[in-house]
Amino acid sequence: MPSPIKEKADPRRSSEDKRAAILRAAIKVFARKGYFSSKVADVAAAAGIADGTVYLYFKNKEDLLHSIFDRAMAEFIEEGRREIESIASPAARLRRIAELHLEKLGADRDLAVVFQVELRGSTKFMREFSAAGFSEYLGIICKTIEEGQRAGEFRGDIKPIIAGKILYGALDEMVTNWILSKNDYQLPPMAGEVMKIYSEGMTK
Amino acid sequence: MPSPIKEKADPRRSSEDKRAAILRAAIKVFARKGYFSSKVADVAAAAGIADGTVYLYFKNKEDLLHSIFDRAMAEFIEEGRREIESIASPAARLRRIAELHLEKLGADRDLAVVFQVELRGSTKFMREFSAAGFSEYLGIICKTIEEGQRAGEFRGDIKPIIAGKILYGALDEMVTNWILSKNDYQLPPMAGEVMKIYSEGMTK
Amino acid sequence: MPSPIKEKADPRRSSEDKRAAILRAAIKVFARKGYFSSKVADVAAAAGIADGTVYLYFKNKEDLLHSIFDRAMAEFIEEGRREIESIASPAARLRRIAELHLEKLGADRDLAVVFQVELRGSTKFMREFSAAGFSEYLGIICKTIEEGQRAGEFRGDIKPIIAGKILYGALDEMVTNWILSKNDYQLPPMAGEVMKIYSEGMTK
Amino acid sequence: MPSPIKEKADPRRSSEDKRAAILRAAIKVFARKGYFSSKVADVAAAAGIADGTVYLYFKNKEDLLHSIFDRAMAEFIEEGRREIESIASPAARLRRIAELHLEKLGADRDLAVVFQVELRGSTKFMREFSAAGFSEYLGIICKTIEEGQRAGEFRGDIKPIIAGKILYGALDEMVTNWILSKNDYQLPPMAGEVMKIYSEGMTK
DNA sequence: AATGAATGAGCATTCATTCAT
DNA sequence: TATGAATGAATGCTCATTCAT
Repeated sequence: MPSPIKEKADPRRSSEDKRAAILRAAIKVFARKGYFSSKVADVAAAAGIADGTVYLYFKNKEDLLHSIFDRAMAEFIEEGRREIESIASPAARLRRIAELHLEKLGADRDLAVVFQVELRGSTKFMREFSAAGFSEYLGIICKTIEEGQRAGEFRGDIKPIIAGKILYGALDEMVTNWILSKNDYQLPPMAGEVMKIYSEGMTK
Repeated sequence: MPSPIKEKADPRRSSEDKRAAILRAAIKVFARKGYFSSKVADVAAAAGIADGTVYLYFKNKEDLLHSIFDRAMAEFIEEGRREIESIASPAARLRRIAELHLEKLGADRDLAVVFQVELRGSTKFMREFSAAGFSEYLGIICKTIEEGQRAGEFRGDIKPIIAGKILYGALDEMVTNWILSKNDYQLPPMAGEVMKIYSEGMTK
Repeated sequence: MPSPIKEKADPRRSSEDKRAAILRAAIKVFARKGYFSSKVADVAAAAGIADGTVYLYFKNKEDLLHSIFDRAMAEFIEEGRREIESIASPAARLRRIAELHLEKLGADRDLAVVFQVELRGSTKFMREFSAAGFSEYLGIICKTIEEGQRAGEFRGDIKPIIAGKILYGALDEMVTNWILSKNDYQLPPMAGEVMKIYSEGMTK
Repeated sequence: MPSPIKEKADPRRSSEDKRAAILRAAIKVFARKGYFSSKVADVAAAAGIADGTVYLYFKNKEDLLHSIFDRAMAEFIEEGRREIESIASPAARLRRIAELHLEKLGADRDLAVVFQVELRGSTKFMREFSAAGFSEYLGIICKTIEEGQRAGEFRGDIKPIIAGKILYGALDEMVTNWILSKNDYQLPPMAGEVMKIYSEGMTK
């Protein structure tokens, strides 16, 4: 049994902690000032470290943005898979995905801003993100739709890839509207609203 | 018969022409290099004018982006209203809006890139756009949905504003996917795909 | 006959003037603070222009150093050739080259410092300079020695390329010692001292 | 019989070894990347130690360069004096000095690069080096020339200090050319070539 | 003695904008 | 109107050096 006294002695723990702290600071700063307007010095200050220290944990400013996406997406996908595997019905699984999507981003407004706004500021990013975790996420949605079609829960005259994009697009718009909205309402409940139309459109 | 020699004599026409030319150049440049990576000098070069001349027609670089949006949005909305007013059924009107949305952006890839990517690079822009033409566009969609509900064509248990966002989000996602896609397919036909699900979900 | 009233209208003249002024400023600054310690801003300030203006005339800081060398070397070689062609005897020509070498650098201490010190701070520069004007200069010396050998003025048992390097090395050392020396003496007379030994060694 | 186990026990020996190892690493790194482009971390890595350890043996980066010069110069001068004292004729002594100069640097290309290129990158260094070992070295050459003049081996109408610089300059140029040359030839034989001219010029 | 994580000063370069012509 | 030379503010990143362990 490892001695808790040596807590600081585990370099991995400490290093990961600092990395995470910088990332949290970056999310906050990027969300408030925008990626291009944010200075690396702002992020460092928000994280309570020296400017140069950022570069011990991240290759450059762009790497910060990438890492925010990678980390959040990986977490989200892992969490999503875990939640979903225990749900039998594809239709119910899809509904749960929608809920998780809005719960996750609804729980962290800064992260949502980075996802909805900052990550879309360039085709370069967009392309890379499409290629990366995003397409994996869309893949999970599509697979669920296919299963629903095979199970007879969803109509079979619709291409899963298109149905998937439609759901994603609808949810995405909900999030974007939420972060731009002045009056603050709860985001997660919107999942039900979306599914009210979507599942009806998919069933018949 | 108007003398072609005097063509330049109409200052307004000439001025508007040059303004439009600069805007076209800006759309091209922004779409290819991204707004932040584009230099005002690039736009000037693409328009075949001197750098300083840009400032005779636009307040600054940001004004170029704004003007691209304003102009395209105004055109789109005007065109949309004209097309729609002759269509009796709200359901058919909504379908026509979806078609127009994808036709318009599908016809000008550069403009689509600016709309889907460059205009979203900052919360500042996003907020302003929401406040501007975008909410007017969403308003048209919502109004049509409301009319459809009153006419009994659409189910009444759904809030028009949410149904509107869902449609917009789905269409928006179609456009984004299209511009990021390597294989070039036709965008307008996707309107049918979207409506196949959406109208079913709205009807019942 | 061009009107002198439009003096400023000749952009080439004006542009070349400013380029030369920046180069002069760079020589001064580099000589006093050293190339690596000099800031581009220092050069700009010394030239009485804004920092950014330097980049309208030179690619970057390194280009300043290159240009100093290129320009001075081209001037020197051209001047040298002109002076030499009217001298019949190869031995006298060689003597004149030695004199010119020390006259040129002895007339501009800052330029001499840049040549003797700053230009040698990296193998990269050294290699490039060797490949460039420097080898042309050495070529002129060697050719003169060869002609002297053919004319029977110089002994024939010595490789011209080596004899050339020896002369160049001796002169170069005179210049280096001169710029490092605190007590200021005249550099040009050293040419005679060098030739007193060198020509004796070459003759016999 | 000294126990090899206790080898590390002699702190002076061990300490000097490490100092020497760092210096060797610095010579290699500086020669390949140039002094200004080399990082202290590069030197530490080449020496197989931690970055901070360099500062236990040297004051700072500049001290590394200084120490390379001091150490090599001291070695060279000591070795030179020893070799020379047993040679009777000043002319032969001078010849031996020239040979040693090229043998020493010709045996360690990296050291030669540092001496010919990196040590000359700033007037500050140059001045300090002049004041230090370099002038001592030149002093030995001059003294030998004086002795040659008194012995009637060398002509008396030449200032020893100038004759010394000429010889040094010629040898120096040989070394510089050698390190910049792509085709690798032997440097020491060039001593003979130099002396073929020089001694003839000095004798008469 | 040795480590290496953290520091933070320092700087070349870009580019939106201006304005004299 | 149009030009384009000149401006100068603004910033990401490096790396020599320190110091707690």
